[in-house]
Amino acid sequence: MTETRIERKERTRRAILDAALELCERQPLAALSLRQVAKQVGIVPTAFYRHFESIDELGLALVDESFTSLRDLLRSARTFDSPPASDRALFLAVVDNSVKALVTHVPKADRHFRFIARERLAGPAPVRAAVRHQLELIERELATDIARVPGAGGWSGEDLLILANLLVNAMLSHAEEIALAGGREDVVRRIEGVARRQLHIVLIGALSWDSSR
Amino acid sequence: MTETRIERKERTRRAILDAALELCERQPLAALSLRQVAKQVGIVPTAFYRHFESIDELGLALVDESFTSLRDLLRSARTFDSPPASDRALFLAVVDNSVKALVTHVPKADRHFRFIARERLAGPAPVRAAVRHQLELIERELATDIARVPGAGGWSGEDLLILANLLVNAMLSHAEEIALAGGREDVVRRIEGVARRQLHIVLIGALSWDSSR
DNA sequence: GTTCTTGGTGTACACACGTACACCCAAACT
DNA sequence: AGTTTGGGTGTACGTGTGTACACCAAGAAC
Repeated sequence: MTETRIERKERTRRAILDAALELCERQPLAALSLRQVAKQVGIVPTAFYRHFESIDELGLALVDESFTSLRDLLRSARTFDSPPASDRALFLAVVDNSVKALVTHVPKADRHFRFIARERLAGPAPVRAAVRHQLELIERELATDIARVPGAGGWSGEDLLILANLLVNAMLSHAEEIALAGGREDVVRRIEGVARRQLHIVLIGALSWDSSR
Repeated sequence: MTETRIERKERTRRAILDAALELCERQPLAALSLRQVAKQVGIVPTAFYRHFESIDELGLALVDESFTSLRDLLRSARTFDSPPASDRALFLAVVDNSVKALVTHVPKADRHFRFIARERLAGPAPVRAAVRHQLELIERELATDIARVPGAGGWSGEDLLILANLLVNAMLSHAEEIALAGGREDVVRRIEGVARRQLHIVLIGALSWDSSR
């Protein structure tokens, strides 16, 4: 039954992260007190310092953890069961895949998504910066992804980033709504429909873009 | 020099709202203390209660005030200097008008926009509800606006709302970025370009939507 | 001119906060 | 086996917090 020291440390570190994530459901990170977290975990306040130097640092750890969830989502959105034959089929498959990934992954990591949504603009400055940086990385990745799609040849790098920004913003807002839906099936399905149609509209517009300048 | 009682009351009420708005630049509303606000205003803590029952109620007042700014922006976006002749001209005029309204109005009321951006998802529950409600109203208004545009005949009411949601989300995120830019001209101009191109893409996609189902 | 009303004051309390410090004890190292 | 290391404890402090209460002074109502 003897537990190695690093195991024990990792266990209470996890407990702190979980406690903070749960407490953040009711209040922003900036309003979170070290003592609240310690009480929730079941340790004495000063023990907190054995793991994090401050609440801000805790927040940065939570951002990292949350974006791991998001990357999982994005990876599965890029994975196709069967490679689509035609360009049009690829198109529809991309839309379908992305939206499906959204509605299956977000509810599984809803606390993380709610955390990001909350702290993206309201968190302490270092946390805000970290979130912003991660989102920019995602936009860039999406832009290079789009560049490989047939029909995107005439697009400039800047235009690709602008399109990626539009898509990430839209999907992020849907992810927020799904995370806030608390798993209610009907709400999630409605959002799924909205997301699909919006993706359609944007991609159709994007396809006839460079011819319309 | 005698000041009427309601004048005086209104003056310190304003001072409280301003103080809260300024303090909220550095921390979310939920982390704001009654005493901080009182100190900033220059009154004793208990005097706060003469104007608001709680910080939450103060927040609701700030939401009201902030959305007054937003409505101003939207009204001017709907106003045309000269009525466009062709459908295509109307189109371009709408895009141009909206984006211009964005970049001229947001910097003037940037504290309000930052407040909304922060508290929309991180604020106390009543504040979040109020912001959400106001945004829904705006989406509905935009949907009925779009319905009047020639070429939107084949759109169902639900599709109009979905399109409006896409547009409001995109413009909101640009408003947030402008408000966070702190008035730096080059940043604002870059965002202006992004907003314009995104609007173009979406509207082009929307135009060829019902033929593509 | 007297009384009423009310925005603002000052004192006082119980509580939560971050953090410093001395301590404990079991795993880890030698 | 003896020593070191480090996660967790308990006490103690000054400070900030929300709010109750009695009070004041000047505009409003009579």
